[in-house]
Amino acid sequence: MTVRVRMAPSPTGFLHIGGVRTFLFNWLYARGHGGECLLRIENTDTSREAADSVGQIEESLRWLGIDWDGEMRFQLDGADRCRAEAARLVAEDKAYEDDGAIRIRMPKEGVVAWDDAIKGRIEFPADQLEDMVILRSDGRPVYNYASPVDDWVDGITHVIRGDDHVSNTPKQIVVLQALGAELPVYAHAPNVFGEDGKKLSKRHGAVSVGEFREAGYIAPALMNFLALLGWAPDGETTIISRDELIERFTLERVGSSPATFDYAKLDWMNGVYLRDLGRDAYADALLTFLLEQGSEWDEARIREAAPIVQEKIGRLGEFADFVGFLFGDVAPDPALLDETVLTEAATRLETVEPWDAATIEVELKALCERLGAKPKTVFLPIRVAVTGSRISPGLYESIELLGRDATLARLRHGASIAG
RNA sequence: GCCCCCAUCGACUAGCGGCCUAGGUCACCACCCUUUCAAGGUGGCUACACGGGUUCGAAUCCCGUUGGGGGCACCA
Repeated sequence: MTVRVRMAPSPTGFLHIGGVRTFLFNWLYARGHGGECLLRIENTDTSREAADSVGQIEESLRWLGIDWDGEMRFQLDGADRCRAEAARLVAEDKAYEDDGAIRIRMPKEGVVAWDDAIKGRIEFPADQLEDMVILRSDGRPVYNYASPVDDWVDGITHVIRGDDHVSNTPKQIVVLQALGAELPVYAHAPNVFGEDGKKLSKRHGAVSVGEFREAGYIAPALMNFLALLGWAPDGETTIISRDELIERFTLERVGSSPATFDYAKLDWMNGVYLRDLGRDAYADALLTFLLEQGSEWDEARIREAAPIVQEKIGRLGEFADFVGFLFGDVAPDPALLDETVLTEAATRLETVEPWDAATIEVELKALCERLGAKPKTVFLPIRVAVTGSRISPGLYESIELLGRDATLARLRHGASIAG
């Protein structure tokens, strides 16, 4: 039997990172089993539909590198089929009319149970289940009816979804049984929480894929991180490629307890991926990112600056903070400047040849000896005067890139405002 | 209130009865390297929620307690 799964977002807003994590599990499972992965928008409730959220969803998935097979579908497209099946259920007395709506008969005794691929066996006492409305009085199918019908029609073999659907499952199983459909394998992945143990939301930090992208996380790092949230191939692996993920992913190894989203670890991991990029690939990624941000900085200049920040930043969004001094004026804090040092530095750098980091280094170190001062006390004012900050890329490289004229100008201006 | 699920370091997790005086990674602390910040290196800090069983032996199995989460709609 060919594996077929589906990713089923609601078009109620931007793609939530927790939802993406379960989509990733679906996708990894399908790709690892030579199966198909469908994308179905659960738009049964049109009132909650947010403008262009479908476009957002597609865009976010594409960016992450999660693809789907066939055309995107919409739950509403199956409404006619839902109505036809409901009529059949009524005819078979498995459902009945109630105030214009159609309700399905739930079993009155025993249990509704299934073997969850992640959580193991789960049983619900049948007396907990009320006869559920499947068709509203206006004829629109309800989610807990439309979803299993679609799964059946689409030939879904594995329903991999969030924990919050566990209590929907018995209802959907009853629907499927009434329909005479074969049951899919259910797998419920635990939720993703914020640091306080509550469902991950805006107040914890970024939650939509778009926000992570805008902050300068790169897709492979985010995918790696997400996959490890609630799943682990073993006790050691932390950095794992997309291909290896596909190869090693199994539902059995998805944990059953909820996971907390650790932003600090994501930062670290993103840095690992960023540093691992080749020089050109890094510059390309940076450039693409900045362009998306609407940056108008010179492309060649960005490429030049890329290598000196690669070891320094963990998110592409930090680029501007680090090398903004190459693209615009700086406003150094006078209290951190030192007139003597800056004047002397300007004098020495005025005639240095050639203008490169190595030579500048030699010159500045010689300056320290001449002033009989520790490198620390000499380099700080220079760094602040030149870059406007006490934190920057390597000083010599920064000076080289800035160029002689601008460097001298900033050194001298710094000396004049030193306090 | 009723039903379901969950429970190992601050975080993600490894562990599926003896290999555990509980391992890895992030975070944190210290030191080293060092022009700042990072990166890198070395070392350190912390965990089996609690109480009963079962067993020669339990983080691992069973029961209970506590704590957390989810659900009980003509929402998805």
